[in-house]
Amino acid sequence: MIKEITEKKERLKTYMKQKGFKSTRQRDIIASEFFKCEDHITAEDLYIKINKRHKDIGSTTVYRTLKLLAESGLATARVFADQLTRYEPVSEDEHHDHLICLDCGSIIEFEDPKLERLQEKIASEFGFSIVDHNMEFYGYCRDCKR
Amino acid sequence: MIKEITEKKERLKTYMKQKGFKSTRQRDIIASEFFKCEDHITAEDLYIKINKRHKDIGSTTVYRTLKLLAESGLATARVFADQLTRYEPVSEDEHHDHLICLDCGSIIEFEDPKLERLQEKIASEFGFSIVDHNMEFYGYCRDCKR
DNA sequence: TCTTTATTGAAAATGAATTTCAATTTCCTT
DNA sequence: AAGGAAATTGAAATTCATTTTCAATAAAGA
Repeated sequence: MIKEITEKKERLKTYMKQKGFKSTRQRDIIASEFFKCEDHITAEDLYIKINKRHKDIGSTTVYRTLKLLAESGLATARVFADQLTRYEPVSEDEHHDHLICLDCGSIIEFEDPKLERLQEKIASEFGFSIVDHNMEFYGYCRDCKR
Repeated sequence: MIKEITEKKERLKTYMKQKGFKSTRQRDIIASEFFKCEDHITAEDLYIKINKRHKDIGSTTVYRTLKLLAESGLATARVFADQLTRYEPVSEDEHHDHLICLDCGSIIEFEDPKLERLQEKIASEFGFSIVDHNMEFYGYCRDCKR
C-alpha cells in the first residue's frame, strides 16, 4: 500500500522530469494525500484535508496539481450530475463505472467485462474510435432505498 | 411534427396548472423554441436563439423555464465533460446514450436494448434501484478520425 | 374588476475553476 | 557552492455558468 504510493510518486516524478516540470514540496504533499485518500474527491475537499496540516498550501495549487496528475495519467477527472470535477487515482488498466446514490451520495464502483465489450461493439458500429467513456447509474443504494 | 409540439405544450400546461404555476407568453415562446430546436442545447444558446426575435425575454427566464421543463418531465438535463448543462426533449419512454466527438463536438445518440438490459442486471446485483442513468463515449467520429 | 400570488428582467451574488503577477523556489550550469 | 534562467507558488482578481434578489408586472380565480 505504502509501496504503491511510492511507486506512483515515482511515476509522477518521471513524467515531470520528462516535461521539464519541477518537483516541489507542495506537489509531493498533495500527491501523497491524494493517493491515500478515498476516491472521487473534489479539489476543494482535498484542499480542506491538506490545509489542516499544511496551512501554507493554497487551494490554487491543489487545483493545479490535480490537473497535473490527470495529465500525467495518474488520475482521472470525472464530472457527475452535480457538476463538480472529481478526481480518482487511476487503477492500472481496467475501467470501472459508477453507481451513485441520490440519497446518501455514496459512489460505488463496479466493473463488468461484458459491459465493456458491448460498449466497444456499439462504438465500432458508428465508426467511432473511443478514447474514454463514462457511465453512471443514479438511484438508491441498498441502505437508502428502505 | 407541429402536432407533437402542441401536444407537449399541452402537457406542460397541465403540469403547470396542477402545480399552481402560471402560463406566460415567455414560457410559451421558450418551450416552443426548445421543442423545435436541435438536441442538447444549453440555456445560453437557447437564449441567444430566442433573443434574436424576442429582445424582451431575458436569459434568466430561459434558465428558469428549462429547469421547469425538466421538472415537468418534458426535458432532460445532462452534464457532459465540458461541465455545461444541456437540455434535450424527452422522447417518450426509450432511453438513449451518447457518442461525443472530441474534435468537432458533435453528439450522436444511440440506443441499444441489450445495453439497457445489461445495465439493469448490474444494478440489481448491487441492490441498487435505478432512477436514471447516463452513459457517454468520448472519442473521434467517422469524419474526424481521418 | 379586484386581489392574491406567481413571474419577470436586471443586477447582484454565488461558487467552482482559472488566470495574473510579484515573490520564491527548483534545478541546471559553472 | 554560487549564479541565474525558468517554473512554481499563493493571494487576489477574473471568468463564466447559474442562481438569487427584488421591485415592477402579469396571470387567473373570485
